[in-house]
Amino acid sequence: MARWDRTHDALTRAASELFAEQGYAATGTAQIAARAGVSEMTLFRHFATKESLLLADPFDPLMAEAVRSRPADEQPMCALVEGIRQAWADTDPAATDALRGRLAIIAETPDLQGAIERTSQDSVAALIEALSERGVPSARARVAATAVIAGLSAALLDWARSDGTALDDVLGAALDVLGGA
Amino acid sequence: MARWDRTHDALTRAASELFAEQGYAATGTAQIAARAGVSEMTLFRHFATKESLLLADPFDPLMAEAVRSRPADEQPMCALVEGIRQAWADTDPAATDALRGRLAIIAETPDLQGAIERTSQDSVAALIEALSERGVPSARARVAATAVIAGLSAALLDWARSDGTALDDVLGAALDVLGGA
DNA sequence: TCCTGATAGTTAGTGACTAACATTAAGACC
DNA sequence: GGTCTTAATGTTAGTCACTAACTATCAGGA
Repeated sequence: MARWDRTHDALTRAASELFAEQGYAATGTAQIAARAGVSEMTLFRHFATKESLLLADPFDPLMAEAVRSRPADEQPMCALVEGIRQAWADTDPAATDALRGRLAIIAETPDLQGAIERTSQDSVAALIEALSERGVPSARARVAATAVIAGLSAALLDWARSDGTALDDVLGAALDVLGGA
Repeated sequence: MARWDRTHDALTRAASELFAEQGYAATGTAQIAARAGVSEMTLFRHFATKESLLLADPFDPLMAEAVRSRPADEQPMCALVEGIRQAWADTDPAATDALRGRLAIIAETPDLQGAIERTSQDSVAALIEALSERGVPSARARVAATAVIAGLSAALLDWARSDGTALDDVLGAALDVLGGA
């Protein structure tokens, strides 16, 4: 592992720890850099914003892939919903714990309202691209992809706030609603 | 008009002018306050953020009202879409010019990505409330309302970027897509 | 006219983020 | 192993949105 990756990881770890210990707002970028054993400047060379220390767009190519493989006669919202549904089914459930932790921080931090949408722009773009290949005009594709991602984000935040609900159930219900049920 | 309202208007006017003249990012809050003939502190007493100088949540009660009056057997997304469609039809087309100007500024300012969603939380809450009264569980209501507002925001931004397209057409198409067409 | 609360000013600060430039350390090549 | 290049980091000094605590002033009713 090269130097860049080592500092990158050190920063990510330091940030997660501090956010969990004292909350997002109460944690300063200087403090994060200090715990990572690095200058604040270096922190901002690795992460454009404090936000991005918490949220990296996973940019799941599986979602766009699944959307592409939906039957050609499905309408945009339906193709998105069903594609995402099946992409998520193929995802391993190990990562959900870490996800939940980060979402909980977002849920309780007013500054981070809309943070998921902001960092999901790559995913949105990928979904738009996938819809475009199905012949959906770009304006419509953008509306559908933006709406679905926003709806899913809301569902994820609800899940992080709730206790004990299964992620699959929450996502399933959200996708049902978005699909018109 | 009381003193508060006079200052408030002066600030709004100063901000619009400066944003239009030099762009959002290039305009400082101190500059806005100066043009309004007021201290910077006063600006922040009237507007919580620089953003809110540009975007006030119109919080249209008509939308929620129209959603409430949809047939009881309609699914959440459908009730929202059709309710909003008819609420918008009742809106006078005079305000669209000003709207377009503000949206254009948002569209060309990276800092303002997600600004509409952020300032539409009152509208989202009103829509959730309206859906709840129809018996929709709050988690589902939140997903649907968030998605629809996000989709509409995307459509509005597209409209502001485009030239000459009619707002009605853009919104109609967006609502069609969101409704599953 | 005076008094009281609403409104505004002042000062000093915090914290995220940037620019410009100097410095060190890592990996390739001889 | 030593040298060389460049990726990576450090340092310093700033900008700008926004806040806190406190003081001053204005408007409008008694």
